[in-house]
Amino acid sequence: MASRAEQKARTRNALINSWLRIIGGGANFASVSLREVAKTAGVVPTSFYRHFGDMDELGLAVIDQLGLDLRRMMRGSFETDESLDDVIHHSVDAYQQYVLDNADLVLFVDQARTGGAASLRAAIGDELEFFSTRIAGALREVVPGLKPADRDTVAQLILAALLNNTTTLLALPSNSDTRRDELKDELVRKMQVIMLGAVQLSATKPPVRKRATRARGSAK
Amino acid sequence: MASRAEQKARTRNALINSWLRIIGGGANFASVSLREVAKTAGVVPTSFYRHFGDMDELGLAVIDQLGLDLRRMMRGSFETDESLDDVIHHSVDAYQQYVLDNADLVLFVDQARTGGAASLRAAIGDELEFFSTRIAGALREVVPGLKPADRDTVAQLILAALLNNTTTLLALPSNSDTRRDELKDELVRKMQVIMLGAVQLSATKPPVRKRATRARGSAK
DNA sequence: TGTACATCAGTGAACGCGCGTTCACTGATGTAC
DNA sequence: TGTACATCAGTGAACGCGCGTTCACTGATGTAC
Repeated sequence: MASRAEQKARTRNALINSWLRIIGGGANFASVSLREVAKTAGVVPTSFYRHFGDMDELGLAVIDQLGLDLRRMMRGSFETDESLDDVIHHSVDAYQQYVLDNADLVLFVDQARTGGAASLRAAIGDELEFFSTRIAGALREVVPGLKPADRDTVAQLILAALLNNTTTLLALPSNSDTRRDELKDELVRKMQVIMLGAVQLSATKPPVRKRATRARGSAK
Repeated sequence: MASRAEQKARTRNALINSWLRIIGGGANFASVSLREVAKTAGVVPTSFYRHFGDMDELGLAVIDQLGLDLRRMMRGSFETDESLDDVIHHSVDAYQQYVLDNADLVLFVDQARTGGAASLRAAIGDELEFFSTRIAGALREVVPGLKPADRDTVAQLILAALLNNTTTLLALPSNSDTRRDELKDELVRKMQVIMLGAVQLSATKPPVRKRATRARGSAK
C-alpha cells in the first residue's frame, strides 16, 4: 500500500519529530545523540544515514521547516483598518499561539540561535532577517511616516522583544496559564512603547536631545 | 611557597578558564566534557571532583562570577548632568566593551540562557532580573516622569535589545571591527527609539490609540 | 625549632557504557520487457 | 498480466573511542605539641 517514497518520508518525519520531542523534554539539542533519536523514532541507528548525513543536517532540515512556516504566516498583508493598538494585540496573540503550538520547534531554534554550529546559526540568522524585513514591511503600512532606515531599526527592536519573550515563555512550567497571560500583556506593553517611539520618530525631524535630570536633588 | 589554598584556587580557576576557552573556541557548552576541561587545565580527570561535583556546578560557579561583575559595574549611580543621548552612548559603549572583554563568559551565558538545565537557567534568569531592576532604577533618574510599572517595562525592553545585540555581536568573526561599530550605532538607534517611547509615556496619560492607515489606498 | 601526625589536592589504573560509523545483508517496492 | 532484474530503506553485528565515575595511592602542606 504505502509507496517506498511515502514510507521514507514517514521515517524522516519520525526522526525529526523524535528529535524535537527529546529536546522538548528538557535536553540541550547539542547533546542529543543520533542513537537516541533513531531509537525514539523506532529505527536502527544505521537507518538514520538514509535520511541525513549527520545531526547537523537534521538541524538544518528543521530550520527549513521553520522557513516554510514563516513564509506561509507572513503571506497576509496588513491592509486593515485596525487601530495600531489592535494590530499590536492581534500580532502578539498570533505570535504567542505559534510559539505554544510549536513549542518543541521554537525551543530548538531558540537554543541553536545562540549555541549552534556556525552553519546552523547562519541559517537561523537568515530566517530571522527575513522575518525582520517582513515586520519592516508591515511598518510601512502601519506607521506611514517612518523612513526606511528607521523601519529597519524599529523592526529589529520588535524582533528583539519577541525573541526575549519567547525565551521566557518557553521556560515556564506547563501549568502556568496565568503567568503566560501576564507575559502576553507585558509584551503588548513593550510593543506599545516601541510604537510610541516609532510614531514619534515618524513625526519629528531632529533626534532625542532631552536633558537627563537628577531624581532627588542633592548636588555633588 | 604557594599555600595549599592558593594552589587549590589556582587549579579551580584553571578549570573554569579552560572551560570558557573551549566554549569560546566554538563548542556548545553542553557538549564540552569533564575530561576535556581537566586535560586543558593540565590536571587529571579525577582532580576535577576536588573542585566541582559535576559540570553543572562549574556552570553555576561561572554564573556567580557574572553576578559579581554585574554588581561591581552597577555600583555607580546615574547622578550626572549628561544629556539623555550621552547617557545612551556611554552605556552602550560600556556594555559593548564588557561583552568584548569577556567574550567567552558572555558566550556561555548567552548559550545557557536558552539551552541550560533548569537550575542554570534559573540562576541566569535571576542575574538578568537584577540587571533589569538596576536599569529600571537608572530610569528613575533619567526619565523622571515614568511610573514604576512603566520603568520595568522599559527596562525589560532595553535588556531585550542588549541581549539581542549580544548574540549578533558574538557571532561576528574576530576581524569585524567595522561591523562591530555599525552594530553599536544600530544599538544606539534602538535605545533612542525606546527612550523616545519612554519619554512619551512619561508625558502623556492615555496610552496609544493612533489609527493605522493604509499604505497605498485600494479598499477591499 | 623539631618531630610526629593529619589533611587533602592531585595521581593513575580500571570499569562499564553509549557513542558515531563501517559493512555486508535482506526483502519489499519499483521498473523493463 | 507475468517474469526477471534493479533499487534502496531498514537491519544487525562489529569496531574503536572517549566518556563519567570508582578506588586506593602519594606526597607536599598544615597543625599540635
